[in-house]
This record gives sequence, structure tokens and C-alpha cells, in this order.
Amino acid sequence: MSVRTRPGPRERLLEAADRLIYTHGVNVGVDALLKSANVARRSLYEHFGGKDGLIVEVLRSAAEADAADYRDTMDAAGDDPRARLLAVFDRIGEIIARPGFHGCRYLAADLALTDPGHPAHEVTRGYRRRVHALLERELVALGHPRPARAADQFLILIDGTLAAGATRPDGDPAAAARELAADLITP
Amino acid sequence: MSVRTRPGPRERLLEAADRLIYTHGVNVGVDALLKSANVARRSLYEHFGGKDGLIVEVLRSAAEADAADYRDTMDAAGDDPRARLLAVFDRIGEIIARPGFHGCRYLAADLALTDPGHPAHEVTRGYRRRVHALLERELVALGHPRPARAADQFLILIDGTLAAGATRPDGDPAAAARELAADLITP
DNA sequence: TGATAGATAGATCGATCGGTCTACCTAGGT
DNA sequence: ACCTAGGTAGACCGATCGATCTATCTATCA
Repeated sequence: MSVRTRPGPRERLLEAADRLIYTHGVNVGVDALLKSANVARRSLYEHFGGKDGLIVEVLRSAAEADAADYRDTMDAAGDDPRARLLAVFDRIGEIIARPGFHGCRYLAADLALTDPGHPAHEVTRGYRRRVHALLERELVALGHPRPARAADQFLILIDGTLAAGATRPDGDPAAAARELAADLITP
Repeated sequence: MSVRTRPGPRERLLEAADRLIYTHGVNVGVDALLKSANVARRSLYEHFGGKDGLIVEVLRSAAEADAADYRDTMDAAGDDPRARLLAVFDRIGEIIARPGFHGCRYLAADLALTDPGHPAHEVTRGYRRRVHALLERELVALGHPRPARAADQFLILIDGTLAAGATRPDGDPAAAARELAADLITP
């Protein structure tokens, strides 16, 4: 009643797995996930069917949040498509600087799950398509002659920036990539 | 005598591990490595001290070969620093198109080995420094005003290209990145 | 020829893996 | 008051993990 309802085992598992899978990789043990979430073993298999199902659901909800973050970032930058696009790299700079950052979770999942048939790949592919569409929309508004190709190039810059942030913490990869992006949208 | 001397267990293990670790990730089992190399269990621990030692040595020798590949690629492009730098992306395009390609092995290792103290990270860091130095050397020869920063940007483009090649096989990320690189070295 | 170093094969170790199962408990609805 | 659905706790399963060990074989060299 007066006590706030404790999140159910499904929510607790998603939250704990989101954190543990990012920090320890998808090969983190089921026991560690259950212990961190304070959830019974059985609940995992009831709600997600197994570890793979949990991984997929974690990626799906993270993708939802990250896509919303892209939208919010661009909306906060105003109406100018150019400013909206460049704001993405400022945001990525913040993300890289966050304690505990060590790379793009979607790329990490794709590289770690070497079975090309793993359902997680569909989730990451869908996420990239969404980001590509967000970028392309701005590039169209900007009147870019080849918006689809330019969105490809933006994604290359984003992936490269996240990789650089994970492996070469010195320097400011987001600012370096922002320069390249500015060239890309400055005729 | 007339038979070519069979490579020793160390060489066979390195070759098999290089292949299996790239295709199945660093979490591939020791048994699979031994079986693929036709090597006794004991030999692994004699030569490499353990699985981690083998991983480190595999990355080290791969880094040696890849650094040589960068040099050869640039040398084959002639003397013009601009041509030498852009040739890198043509080469990466070939690598991405190779059957079985699924991303940069060094980034995959860094993302999979979540322990920041794992000795493999030093190897990958050293490799990136070598590539950075190779690029910066050309940028200096080109008279680029900020060669170190430009080399950072080249590495971002390279990492992004490899990531795109691994996750979005459609399109031609190497060509897209080459365009950005050309802008970067065309005042 | 005999000694030695290095390789092979494989048993074995404790730990952990993902997954299934039983037993108990508790909150909500009738 | 009772039933039921969903949760917890934890034993248990076979498989696999990385690593250590013994025992045997083989090539090379003194």
C-alpha cells in the first residue's frame, strides 16, 4: 500500500541483465544474472524462455531507449537539420565520457554472438536501420544530394567514434568525428 | 627427408587458434583448439602457459601480419602520400568482401575480454599505435597541418568501416569511407 | 646404444555452464 | 476460507570449461 510496488522479476531481470551484459559481455553466467536481480531461476525461463531470450529482450529495450535518446538529442538542438545532425556527436562525446563506457553494446553483441542465426542480430540490425532512417531524414531536410549514402557515412563515423572511445580513451574522438561530419554536410 | 617438415605444435596451434578465435570468438574452448591443431593438451601449456597466453600470441602475430599488410598496400600505391592513404580503404574494401569476414579481430577481442587488465589489450593498443604512426607519417609527408589529429580521424574511419562491413554487408562502406578520407586530405 | 627433450594421448580435477525439476510460500480473487 | 497463479529457493542434470597430471612414444644427439 504505502510501500512502492517492487518491480516484478521480469523488470528486475531486464535491468540487471542490461547492466551485467554490458559490463561483462553476453557470456556472463545465468547464476550471476539471477543473483544480481534477486530473481528465482525459474522466473527467467518463465518470462524469457532462456538466456538467449533474455539477451534479445535486453537489446530490444536498450535499442528503444537509445533511439529515443537520438531523437531527444536532435530535438534539443532545434530545427536546423545541420545543428541536429552535429548534435549527435556532442551527445556521443558525453556517452563516451561516462564512467564505465567501453564501446557500443550492439556491436559488442554482434561480434560476441558468432552464430549468424542468433536472433539478437535481427534486433541490432533493426536498431541500425532506425538510426539510419533518423539521420537520412535530416539529410533530406538539409537537401543533401545523396542522403542515403550520407547516412551510411554518418553511421560509419558513429561506429568509428564509439570504437575509438572504447579503445583509445585519450583524445576526443567525438570532436574529431564531428569535424568530419561537418565537412560531410557542408558543400 | 623428402617430406616437408611438418610445422611444430606451436605453429599449428597459432594457425588453428588464429582461425578459430576469429570465427568463434575468444571464448572458443581449449578442446576445440587442440583438436583443430592436432596438438596435445600439454603442448599448449608448455608453449603458451595457458589459453590467455595463446590468445595474446595469436593477436601479436596477427598484428604483425596486418601492419605489414598496411605497409605493402601503401607501398604498392606508389610514392604520392595521398594515393598511399586512399589505397588503405581500397584494401579494406577487399578485406570486407572476403568470405568469412565479420569484423575487426582486435576490436572483437577488446570488447569480448571485459577484464581491462587482460594482457591482450596491450597488444591491440600497440597495434593501433603502429597503424596510427603509419598514417601520421603519410599525413606529415602530405603537409597536413594537423597530422596527428588527422590520423585519429583516419582510425575512426577505419574502425567504422570495419564495423559497417561486419554489420551491414549491403552497401560499400569502404568506398563511403574513402570519400570522407579524400575530403580529409583535400584542402 | 643409450640418454634426453619434446611431443602425444588421455584420465582426471574442481568449477561453472545453461536448463530442468521439486517443494514451499504468498498474494489476489471468489 | 479456499483455490490458484506466480514467485522463491535450491537441489540436480549432463555438458563443458581451463588446467594438471601420468604414461607412452619418438626423434635427435652425444
